[in-house]
Amino acid sequence: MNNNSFVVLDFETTGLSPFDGDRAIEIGAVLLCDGRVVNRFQSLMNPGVRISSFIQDYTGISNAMLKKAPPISDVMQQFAHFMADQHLIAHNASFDRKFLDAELERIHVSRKQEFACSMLISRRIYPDAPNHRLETLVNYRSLQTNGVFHRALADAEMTAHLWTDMTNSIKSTYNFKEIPFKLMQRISKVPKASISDYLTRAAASMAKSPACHGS
DNA sequence: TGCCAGGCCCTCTTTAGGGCCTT
Repeated sequence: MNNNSFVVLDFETTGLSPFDGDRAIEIGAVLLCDGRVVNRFQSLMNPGVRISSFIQDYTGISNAMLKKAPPISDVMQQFAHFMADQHLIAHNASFDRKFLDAELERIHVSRKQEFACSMLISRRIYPDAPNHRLETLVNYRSLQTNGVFHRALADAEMTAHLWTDMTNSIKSTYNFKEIPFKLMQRISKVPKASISDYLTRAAASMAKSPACHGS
């Protein structure tokens, strides 16, 4: 596993909970290596049920589009190969994690790698943002966008840009040479009021023994 | 548009309630 490569993913779904019968209808993902997007994965998926008008309006994905799409199981098999053993990142990762695990379980594949959440980190790194929705953060940080929101690949790509922007901000503010994935995971759990002290101490610790902090 | 769920996080908290974020 490359310490500086991650798969950033996003699902569009029929609703908010796979435990309530909701299914994935689109997956988008990018492979982020050393801050650059080097590969992409995107597919609609046919959930076998009609989606609501709310979801059609929210995503721009229609029942006609999904009728022609491949089965979810076929797409998830392909995605399992794409994500391989890379660390995973998503915006509000608890949402995408539960859909990923639910759809993987249906094809008898178990996820082994860990998730990090760009939303939890952004609340700590950009506390002055108007809010921490992906679209707001993209505008707040003037990140690259094609203006498309609520489509899986576009949102995954913007989440990747946000991730790179946050790591660069942390590096420049606290004088880190590198930001290991596990440190980003820890940041998402540090109390907001303590984040500055935590990163100051972490940077000092890494400067002394950079090899001791893992990936 | 808001509801549905669930995790996170804040506060007028912890024997709780409500907002944020995802679709």
